[in-house]
Amino acid sequence: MLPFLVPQTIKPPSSPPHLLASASARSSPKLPLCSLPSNPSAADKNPQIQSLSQLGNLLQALQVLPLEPNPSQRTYELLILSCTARSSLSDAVRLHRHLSDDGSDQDPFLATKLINMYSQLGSVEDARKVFDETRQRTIYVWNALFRALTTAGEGLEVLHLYRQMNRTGTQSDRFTYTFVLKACVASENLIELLMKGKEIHAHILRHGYETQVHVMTTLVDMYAKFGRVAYADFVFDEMPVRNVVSWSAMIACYAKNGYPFEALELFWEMMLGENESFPNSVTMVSVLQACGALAALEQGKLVHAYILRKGLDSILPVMNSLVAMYGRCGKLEQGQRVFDQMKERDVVAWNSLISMYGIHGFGSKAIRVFEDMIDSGVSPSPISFVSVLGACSHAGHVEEGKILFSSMAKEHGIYPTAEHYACMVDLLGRANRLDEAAKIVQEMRIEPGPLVWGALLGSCRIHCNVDLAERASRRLFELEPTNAGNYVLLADIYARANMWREVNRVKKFLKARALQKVPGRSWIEVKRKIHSFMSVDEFNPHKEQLHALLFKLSTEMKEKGYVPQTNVVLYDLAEEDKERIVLGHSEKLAVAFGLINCNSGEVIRITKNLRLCEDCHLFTKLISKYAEKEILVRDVNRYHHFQNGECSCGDYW
DNA sequence: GTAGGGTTAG
Repeated sequence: MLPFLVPQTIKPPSSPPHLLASASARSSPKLPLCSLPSNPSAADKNPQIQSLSQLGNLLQALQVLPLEPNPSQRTYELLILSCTARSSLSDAVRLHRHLSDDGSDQDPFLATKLINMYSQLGSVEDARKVFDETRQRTIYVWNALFRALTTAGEGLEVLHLYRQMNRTGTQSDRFTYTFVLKACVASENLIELLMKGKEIHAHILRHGYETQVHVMTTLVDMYAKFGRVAYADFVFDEMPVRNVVSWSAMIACYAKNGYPFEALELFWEMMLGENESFPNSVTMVSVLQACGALAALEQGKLVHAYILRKGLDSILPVMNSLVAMYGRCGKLEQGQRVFDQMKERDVVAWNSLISMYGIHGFGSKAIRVFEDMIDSGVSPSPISFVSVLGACSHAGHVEEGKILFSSMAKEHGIYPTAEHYACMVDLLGRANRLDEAAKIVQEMRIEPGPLVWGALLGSCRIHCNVDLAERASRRLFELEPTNAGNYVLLADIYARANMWREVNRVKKFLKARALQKVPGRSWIEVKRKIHSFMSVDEFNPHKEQLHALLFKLSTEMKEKGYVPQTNVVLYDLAEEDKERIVLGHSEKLAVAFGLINCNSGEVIRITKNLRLCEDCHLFTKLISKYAEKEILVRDVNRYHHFQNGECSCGDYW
């Protein structure tokens, strides 16, 4: 029996006995130490395993007994692996002492193993000590340290040491490049590290590594994490060899950086183009994300069918993304159905469901799901609270939100982060309890960041509180001097208060710094095709037709009492010009396109990249009544379900 | 002897 080598927590092995019985010590797999106990008969017969048993006992006795006289490299290697498998740092330290005593710690092979061991046991300091004490630093030793430091989030140190390594004349290999590229991402100071990453990119090309698919994929991913989609795109295009991981990295890059349309395009190219890579579960997660971002329900359904056909429906992250996709496409029943069919549900699955109900304004339902989650024995995560507090905010459930917020630390041991405080500020601010919201900011246990001040400024906009808005924006501008959205928000508040001099001052400031607000964009899926609209889009082939229809609708609705909400326009123009501007908003163009192209009875689904403006909201409500159409619009915050002249948000958004 | 892509929110 090997009680020492095999902790109870390690699950029984699935590896066949022949793997364990490998004759060559060097080629034996990593598993055997964990795999031994389930097959005692094999262990009895196998000399290798018998010696493992002795080693186990030996290690157990390390404190009092000496090791065998001259432990071999293989003996030490197995002992190191055993410490890692048992997660015992104290044994690891004792073992390390033995290696130091007989000089084996100077063996670069064992030094590498020691570094890996300490890294996996969570002690990067000890890993570093091993490295510092190793005189013969082979590329394996360097790579092990780079990996350990990157895992511990010490990317800057990796880059510092990488420079040192280059000076000593040690050549990087393909593993080094993947580690140092990852180190660029695993640090804080963004722009400098991007420069460093580009420099390493140049080294890679200079040394002829562009055919190494691991290296190039890591490069794609590094640019993706920096949000440099064009660079990622370029590297991917130039790759001579691609596999499923490279395709997935590029699709994820698009999906995560606001290019969901391109993500879907690449997915179809992967499916239908001439290449030998086929999507797997990881690919599908990003593809579902892209469908959700576009509210592309028909595409999403196709993807769902593919998942079923390929048998990927038992994979938890895939199912979680599927729930989220249906939620974001406005198909609550479908989302709930997928969730109900799941055999196992983790906290992410529950969070997806909570946020699905939350963004649709079903606050009470979201709270109930949150409670069901706890009843089922799943502990909430910080994201669970972001979702459920967001749900309270959208539905105006202030008291429930306050109770949940105070339960975070008390009942669940989760301390509020900036995200949670921002949710509370939003919840109170929206409900016109600005004093309470401001008090939360004042009494926060952490420094209020841009998220929190932004939430406060947003609330000031809803309730037109100029004084508080000026205070919040002052801090916000200090923290995010180049975020044009914040300045636009303040200008909007001034405009609502008819303070045009101040509006112009903010606009001049923006112009002087060449800051531009993100242009409004809307998307609509019609017959599995996605169409995109911008308010200023000279090249849209449907422009004339859509404008004509909108003008006609607007005129008719005015006769029925529609008054255009022109106060959303930040220019001090004649009323007529303001009306023309609001009538050209991207979301109205998408509605008009949907009216022309969707069959009767079909729901119009639109997504927008910004918050819905008051005029588009009112206009769409009226259209839903006069055209007898159900219209779903998801803006950056939540869903609006327009039907028969009403919106599911109850004009509270 | 070591390596690359993914889930929920904002």
